[in-house]
Amino acid sequence: MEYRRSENLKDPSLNQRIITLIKNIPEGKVATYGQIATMAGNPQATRLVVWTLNSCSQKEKLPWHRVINSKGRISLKPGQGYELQKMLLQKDGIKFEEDDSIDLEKYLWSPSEIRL
DNA sequence: AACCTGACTTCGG
DNA sequence: TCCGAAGCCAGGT
Repeated sequence: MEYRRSENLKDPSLNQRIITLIKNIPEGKVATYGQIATMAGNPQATRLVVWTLNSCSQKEKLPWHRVINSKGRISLKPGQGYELQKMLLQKDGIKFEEDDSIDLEKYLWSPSEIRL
């Protein structure tokens, strides 16, 4: 499936779009880095998503915990924020499998009505 | 101005 | 199937 953006928009920087998208992740849903990058218009900017989360999650007040990797697992290491993220996700109503992974089929965000 | 980095993803051996 | 290596982007140094 393709995520296209309307052409008469201004051209905010890619990371600005990334920020906007992350802000739009609804409670109870998660998105993968690659998905965010794709929606922002550049499927190959996953590293940028990482950078964006690191640099803007706090000041932009992003729901950063809703962003996970493609395997449906938290990318942070224990003691580095892993536990916090897991807690926040559970607070959102997301359940973890026995191996601590998240069922993407069930929780992956489907941005059907998002317009940038 | 060149080089490094980051919570990833994908491809090849 | 599993692990290593390369690739991608923009801001920071």
